[in-house]
Amino acid sequence: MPNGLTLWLNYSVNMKEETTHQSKSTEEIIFQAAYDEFLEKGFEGARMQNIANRAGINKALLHYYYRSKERLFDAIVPHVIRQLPLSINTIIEDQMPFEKKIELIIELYISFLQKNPFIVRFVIREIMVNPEKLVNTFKKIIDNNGSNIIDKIKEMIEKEANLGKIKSIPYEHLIINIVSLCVFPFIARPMVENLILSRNKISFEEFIKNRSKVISEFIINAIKK
Amino acid sequence: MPNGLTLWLNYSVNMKEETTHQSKSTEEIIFQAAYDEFLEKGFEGARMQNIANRAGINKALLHYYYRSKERLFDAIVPHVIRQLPLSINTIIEDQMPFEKKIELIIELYISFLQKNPFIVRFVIREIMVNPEKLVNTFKKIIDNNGSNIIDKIKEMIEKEANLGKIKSIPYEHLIINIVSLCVFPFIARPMVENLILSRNKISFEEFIKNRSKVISEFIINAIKK
DNA sequence: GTCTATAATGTGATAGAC
DNA sequence: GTCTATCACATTATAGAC
Repeated sequence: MPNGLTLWLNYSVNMKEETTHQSKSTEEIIFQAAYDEFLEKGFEGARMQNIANRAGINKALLHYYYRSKERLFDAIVPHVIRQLPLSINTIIEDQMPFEKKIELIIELYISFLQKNPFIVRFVIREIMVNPEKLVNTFKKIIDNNGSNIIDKIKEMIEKEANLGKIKSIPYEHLIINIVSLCVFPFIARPMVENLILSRNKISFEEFIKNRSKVISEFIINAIKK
Repeated sequence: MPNGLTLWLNYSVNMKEETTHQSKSTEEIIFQAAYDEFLEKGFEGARMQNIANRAGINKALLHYYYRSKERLFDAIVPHVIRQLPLSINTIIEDQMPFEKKIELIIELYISFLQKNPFIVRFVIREIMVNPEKLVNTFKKIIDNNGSNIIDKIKEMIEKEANLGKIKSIPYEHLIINIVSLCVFPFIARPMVENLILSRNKISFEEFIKNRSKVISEFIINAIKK
């Protein structure tokens, strides 16, 4: 089902710089190795030795470039957060029906989560262990996008409610509902797979293939008048 | 709003044994200390020294009773999982309208999450690091309750759909939707608080006070014909 | 800049006296 | 059963040669 979303996904998801044919600097190699290790294992689980191995160098060089594990981690975090599809302004500001916007946003999220399962796991894990660091990074990134995206969504919802087209629901609940429905199955994937889907021999992939549509309809039905 | 649910909550949530006036055995003291430490910090973050301190004994005794950190952890896990309100049979089998059942289940979950924020954090964190251990424990507990609770819910949903009272929605999606909407805000609490609620100066407590009702209505509207 | 070697500390686990 | 002392190992971080 290819539509205008495809462009979006390519734009939002593949933000990693093109690999040029120039050889990367040592610092960049370390950064990428650390990125991979931290994303997979989190701060606690990551090992400086593993990062050195991934980068094909020795531990001492990590400290030469980044001083400490924590500073290396701090250098990584914003780049992880920026991978998230937070810039949905284009969808929101576009001229399409409210329902279509909801649908596209959900497709975008589900598609992203499918392609980048580690990123959300990372965010959730770290937010449970050390909230301040993550929250501050989030704030900076959200606010730096010019006008705050949450405000945009709020506007969109309240405008539609004022037109009498949807039931009045506190916008903060609606936003959180949308995110919950998209994100939670990926966080709790082992339980979803083994406790619920397994009894019908549905694979997680199949489940997700339908999920985007199911959630869209679920939400639209929940709020439409 | 006190109703029949109150009994339920007291029954399901307060499962810890009564503290008798007999002094606990060393093994029990260790168990409780380990329970607290693991619940708060997870397996990786927990420290045998901290457990010993909490118990007011020394590390060697931990190993005398439980051999290793992992065995101690394994002893704890089922007790943590059993705290979860999985036995909702009474609600499901009761003679009340479908909508009322949904409402009560959600009230039960939200109320539990409010009182036991650490338990779900623990489950989610551990499931992301070492799924097998948690999933197996879940399976045992779910199946041991006699007839499987998931089957009961499936029956309930499909019966209502066959009566033409609700839209047809795959039961696995509906179950996961309900759990997502209840659980996710507690997992992502720091983000909910600092990125969304803060701009309206709503406290998390206020947000949760309304949440039970908001979700119930949201779900009922989403599926009713 | 990059390496080897090693320090400094934390942590799970055990030995052995009482 | 309970304690002190200690081992064995992993891990972050640094010193110093090249």
